Amino acid sequence: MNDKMPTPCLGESCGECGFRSTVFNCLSNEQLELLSTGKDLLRAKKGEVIIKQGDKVKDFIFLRVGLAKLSRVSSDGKEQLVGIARPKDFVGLLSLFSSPVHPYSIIAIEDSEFCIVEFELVNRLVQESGKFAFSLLQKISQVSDLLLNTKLDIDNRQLRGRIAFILDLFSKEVYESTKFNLPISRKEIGELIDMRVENVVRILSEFRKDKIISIEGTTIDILQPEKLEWIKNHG
Amino acid sequence: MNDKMPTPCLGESCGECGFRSTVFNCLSNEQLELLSTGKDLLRAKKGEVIIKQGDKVKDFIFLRVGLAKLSRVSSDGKEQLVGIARPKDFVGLLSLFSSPVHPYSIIAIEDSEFCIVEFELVNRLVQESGKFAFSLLQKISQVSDLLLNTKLDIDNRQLRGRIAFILDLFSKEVYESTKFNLPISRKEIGELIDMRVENVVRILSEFRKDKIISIEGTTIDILQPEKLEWIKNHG
DNA sequence: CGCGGCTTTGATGTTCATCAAGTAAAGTGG
DNA sequence: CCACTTTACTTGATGAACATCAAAGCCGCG
Repeated sequence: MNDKMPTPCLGESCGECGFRSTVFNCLSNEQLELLSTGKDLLRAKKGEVIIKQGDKVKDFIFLRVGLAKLSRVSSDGKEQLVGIARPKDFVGLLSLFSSPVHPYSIIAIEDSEFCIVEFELVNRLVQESGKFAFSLLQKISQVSDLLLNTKLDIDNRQLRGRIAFILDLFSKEVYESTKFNLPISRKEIGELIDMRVENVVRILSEFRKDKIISIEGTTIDILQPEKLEWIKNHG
Repeated sequence: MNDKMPTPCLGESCGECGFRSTVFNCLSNEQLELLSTGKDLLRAKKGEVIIKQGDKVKDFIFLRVGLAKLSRVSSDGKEQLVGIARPKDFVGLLSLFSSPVHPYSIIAIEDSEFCIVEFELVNRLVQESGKFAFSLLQKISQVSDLLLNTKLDIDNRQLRGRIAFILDLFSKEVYESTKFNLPISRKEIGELIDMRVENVVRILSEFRKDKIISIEGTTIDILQPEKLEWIKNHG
């Protein structure tokens, strides 16, 4: 169950990387060569901090494999999850062009691999290639759009709906399976969808009692997806 | 009090526009000329709908003068304000590169002026000028960052804190004065900071009774900014 | 072993949404 | 211009949803 994808890209040039398609497929061979030499691969174990909130923005960070959380400490000192980053997400993207420091921490919540490219290099490629600039504009918009819309969607649900929402998200968007290991703690779920741990637990138990899901350790199995969907939308 | 700024730009070329500085100052004269002929000026009265949620994205929209709200109808049919756009904001920016349709409606909440440029033209300028692409990346990041962070900030406050937050925002960020006309209804405030009208009213009244603000019609006067600030942060 | 962090359940209290009802303001049609 | 409707605003009362408090079990780790 846990046979993680191997890392085919380590010594590779970016031209050969399977993830090239996302944004970089419009670059010339020459430009790709530049990327290859300028990039850095970072392997992170679950729990490792890649970026700390407040760190200077120096690099372009791309999640190749794994899963990461974006989190911040709010002005009143509470931990708050901004979102979950999936493979092919540009985790540091939001702040890259707008802020000198990272507004969020980036923390691996599964064993992960990040591609790291100097900001200066990316900037140079933007200057050189209009097509690349356009791809980047698209990607940056998509990422921030998704984050904002998810937040808005969560906002107008109450607790049961939020839990259903997040389970549905992990099931469909992240793991593409009705059965998966929850990569984050109950506390973190609470931080992500803005509720207290106790209520996360309570509602998960409730769903278990109602046979909508089963829970074994960190493994969630969604037994009645339709019912969960219903709760997500009307609960 | 209501002598709105006149519209100096109507027949102007974009090169002479006072707002040129924001993103367009890196364009060549030739490119600016292109902008000038391709742009359109739209005057809107308070309440007019500029873009309806679901409209096809065809244009680049820039708020020159006035104030606008971004709103959407959530999946469960409730009205939800995504944010308030101020002059120099690129109100349709988020969706411009990421979605074929506008995810939010754009509605003037004061008499406003919008500059409208065909998307194709903007795209062409991105291809042509790396510097322009870079400016655009910066601006797009700033706008979405601001929207998301504001949402996050509001999320972890309770009602009193939210009202204080929004009053503070209008006072400092929009009108730069402790006295101003609320451009939106109580209902809309509720939609913006996610609470019921009744409670918006109740808490405003409470603030009035506590002499923190005074209310005359739509005019708000913040009498004790420090106290409001305190409530915003700890209330 | 024992400590700290995560989880779970129950009991209690607060915050907020909802319901109800009434006033004021603003538009509509005769 | 006035009755009429509609929309925004306002206050109070009630109950539901949720946070908080308390206590105990679990597990990994030094």
